[in-house]
Amino acid sequence: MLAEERRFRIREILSGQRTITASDLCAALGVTAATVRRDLAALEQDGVLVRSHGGAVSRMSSTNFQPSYETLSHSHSNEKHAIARAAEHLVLDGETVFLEGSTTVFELARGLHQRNRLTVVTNSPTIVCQLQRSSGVTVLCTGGELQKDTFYFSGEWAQRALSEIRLDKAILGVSAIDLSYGVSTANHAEAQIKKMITRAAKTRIALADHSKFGTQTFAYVGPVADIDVLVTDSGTDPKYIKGLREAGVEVVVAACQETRKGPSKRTHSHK
Amino acid sequence: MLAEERRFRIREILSGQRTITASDLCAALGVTAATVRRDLAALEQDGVLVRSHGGAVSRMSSTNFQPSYETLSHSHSNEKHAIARAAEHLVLDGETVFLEGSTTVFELARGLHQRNRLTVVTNSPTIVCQLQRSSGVTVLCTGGELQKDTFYFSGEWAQRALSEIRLDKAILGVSAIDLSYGVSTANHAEAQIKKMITRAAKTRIALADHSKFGTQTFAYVGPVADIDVLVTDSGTDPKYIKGLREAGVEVVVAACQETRKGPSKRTHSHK
DNA sequence: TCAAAATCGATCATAAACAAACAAATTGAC
DNA sequence: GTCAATTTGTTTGTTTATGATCGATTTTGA
Repeated sequence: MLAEERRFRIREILSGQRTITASDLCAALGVTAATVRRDLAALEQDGVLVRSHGGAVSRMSSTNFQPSYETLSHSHSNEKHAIARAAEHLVLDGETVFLEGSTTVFELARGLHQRNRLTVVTNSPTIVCQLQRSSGVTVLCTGGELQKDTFYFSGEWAQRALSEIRLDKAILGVSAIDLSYGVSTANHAEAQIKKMITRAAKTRIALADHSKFGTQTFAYVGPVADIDVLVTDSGTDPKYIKGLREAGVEVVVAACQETRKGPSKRTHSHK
Repeated sequence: MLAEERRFRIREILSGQRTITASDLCAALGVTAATVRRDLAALEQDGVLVRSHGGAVSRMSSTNFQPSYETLSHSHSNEKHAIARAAEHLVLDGETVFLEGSTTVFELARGLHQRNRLTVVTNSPTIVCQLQRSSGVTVLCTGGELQKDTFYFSGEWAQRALSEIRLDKAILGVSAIDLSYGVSTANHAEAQIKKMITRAAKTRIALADHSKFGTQTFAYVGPVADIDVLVTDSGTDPKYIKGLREAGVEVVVAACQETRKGPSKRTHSHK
């Protein structure tokens, strides 16, 4: 195998997963650790990745472009993983779905990598980057002006794009949900986009971990009855689930199987 | 077998697979390694491929969905760095500029991080992610359908967005430039977008490293006279620079300060 | 904190691939 | 036919890529 080809492979691997260990690369590429180290050094010089003891972290991967304020590493990451995995099954091959930018939906997007004949529309550059290497997924982006606080597109271009499409399913992250007040969000532009997505989709799927329940924020989006399916984690108070079901919402409770036992199971995050 | 036919066979092989080893070519063509090397050198000169120790990597954007060598690799990264740095000075605070997705332009975008009162419009999700943390830069994205080979947006949404704006400057990557044929690109959709950007901008700035000169590809974009400023590296044949200037193009030659002198090229980056 | 294990950087040896110079074969013009 | 130009193969020394080795450094777990 050519050296260039080998480095291509490393890039490919890194575009799928954010980090890679040197020993894994040895096995995957069939070369010794010395060669892997040389490759990683070269790729680091090219700005593709950042080396760290035992492996490397991608710099090009979309994971890197994630919003910093709500890094998914800490806040309810297990719950979000579980929710994303459960919601993933609601997306079927051949469908056209909207993915709205939020950390949970981003988790979900990662799981759609291998799909076939799937069309994804999104207003999140992060999700576009996440799916840009997936050959079986057609990716459309609304465009618009990038909101610096939420990292997704809104504005006239986004709204007009949304006004021109009809979707099988829309998957929305929810930042606040209350049985009586309904769904709300902190940002006015975001609320407007959410409303338009809601109108454009046949089936509306909302993702909300347990911490979002019983809260209200500034900008009103719509009543809970607008939601067709809500996916949440097992930590949600049953009274909310009951209330939602009474309002006609199908509620999916994702089992949070992976209990965090070791305080630091994650290896290469030494910084 | 004629030399021309042999080289055509190499092109054929490379359109099917991304890489080829020199020894495989020896066997396939029934010639010695010296001849194969000569062929590869000629084809590299023509911009068809990039040689690598033991073989070569295709530079053509392949027919299948796989991204081309150019989009993934940082080949000629020194030259591209120099070009990006030089072009950066052409962008002034307060302006509205279009950044078209290409590896060189991506380098440039990285340098705009600290700017103030700058408005950037782009059709590249990578550039959006690159600038999404820059508080002084307003980012707009055309949206559209993501092209899986080039990683940027095209299609109706992108075209309509471009038809509605006027820009101070447009910065475009050039994949092939020839004095008589003009600028061309491998992808039809891309050519269309480039044409629209050209129309929307008051000043058109093209970035092209030396390997792009004297080449032609499938889709025609426009004559060289459409370019206002062209930034290239010092490896470009002076005859091209002269020809461009005669056509009324302002040519900026970026000094590639980091000369690869010692035997330690990219390996042994002992800091 | 210490000690064991893993990983790293540097160096060297080797084999493969390289460039360059030269020789042989081929081609085309006269 | 001869001669020059081109192309291809061969030879030669040089460069490059890779794997092995050896301390040095870092991580990990107690």
